[in-house]
Amino acid sequence: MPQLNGGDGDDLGANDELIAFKDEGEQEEKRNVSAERDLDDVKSSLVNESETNSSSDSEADRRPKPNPDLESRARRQQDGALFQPSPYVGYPFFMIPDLGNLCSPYLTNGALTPSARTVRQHTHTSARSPSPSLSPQYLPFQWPLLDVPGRSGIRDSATPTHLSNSVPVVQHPHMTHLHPLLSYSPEAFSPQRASPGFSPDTGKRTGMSRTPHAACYPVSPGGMAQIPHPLGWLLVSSGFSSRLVPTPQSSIPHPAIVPTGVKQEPGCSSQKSMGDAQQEKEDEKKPHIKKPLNAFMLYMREERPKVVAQCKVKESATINQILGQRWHSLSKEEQAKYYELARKERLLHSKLYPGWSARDNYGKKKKRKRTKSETQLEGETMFRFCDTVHFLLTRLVKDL
DNA sequence: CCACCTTTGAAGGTA
DNA sequence: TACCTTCAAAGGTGG
Repeated sequence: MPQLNGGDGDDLGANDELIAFKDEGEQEEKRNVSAERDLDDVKSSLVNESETNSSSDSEADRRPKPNPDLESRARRQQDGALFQPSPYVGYPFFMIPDLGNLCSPYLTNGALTPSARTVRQHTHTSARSPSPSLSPQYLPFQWPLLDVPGRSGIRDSATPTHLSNSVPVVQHPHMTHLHPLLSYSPEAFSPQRASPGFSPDTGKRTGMSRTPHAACYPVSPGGMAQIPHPLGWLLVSSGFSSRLVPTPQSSIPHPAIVPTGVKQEPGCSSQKSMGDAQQEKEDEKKPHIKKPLNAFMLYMREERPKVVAQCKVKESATINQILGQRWHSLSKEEQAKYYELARKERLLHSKLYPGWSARDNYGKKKKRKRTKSETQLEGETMFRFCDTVHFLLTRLVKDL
């Protein structure tokens, strides 16, 4: 995406937006004839971002309709009605497609009309996350998708700050003047979360202000960099001027760095030899450098508070489901904004930590991720279970 | 206390 | 090259 790359010559994530969109389009191509047009739209919109305003193809028309199922459930809950589980509760996305007509926020203001993207939205979502994602335990929210057009308006009204002189778009609510990278983890700014690598001798902060205006980053686990201005990251990410990386002087760790002691694989150390144990000790001394946030993660950080406020939901799993749908309902231009932010994140991250690899963080989380087959199996099991329950209930009702 | 849930995307690994 | 796995954030939940 030439415009978005801005010709800054970075070699990271080259055209990743294009790639991402292309993948999406390719998947869709298998399901929907209109996919070809979508893919073309995506490419043209990314290649020719500035022309979108003059496009005859209305943005609203091209937006996918949010999954209506969550809305319908929310409405049922709001109405105080008992939730009637579908026999296909595990696959509600494509089993109850028309409910969106009843309560789609797009229809209320005429901003959107049902389109082929509705089908795409459903198939996409259901394909990616089968039944377990919609277990009834995640019901308690209210009209999670109501604000999509309105939110879009809000977003549009708010200047895309990564392209402006105002505050960057993606920020932690409590860190309003920070580069997105600074917001990796708010806790990282607390003294408790300080990386041992920054003040190895005393563990003290060396008189460094904690104000974000002079936040310092370690260029590498051993060094520090400073971004003196809230928007300095823009300069850094675009050109990474060396004057913005002065002599190491402070102690505010990059939020992407957290103490490594927290995340260690418990079972691994016992199996390792002494040499490995020593190596592990050395590794523990190294700060844990987190992965840069991708576009969706940046979007989530920005939108999560809004969803929490609107839906009165705190469960992140539920919120993420909503945000996932909203993400798909975003226009390509809106998404491109986050892809661009993410690209800058990666660029800055790679310059701050040249030797860092995502592999460095592999195995540092304790959790055991379930395999796709396990998840799929569980989904199929849930499907059969729900089907069986429905069958039994039907028989029971008949018998009664 | 900590893995799990849930989302998308990036990146690494493997066949 | 395609596919799979892991990890980023977040906070409630349950073992």
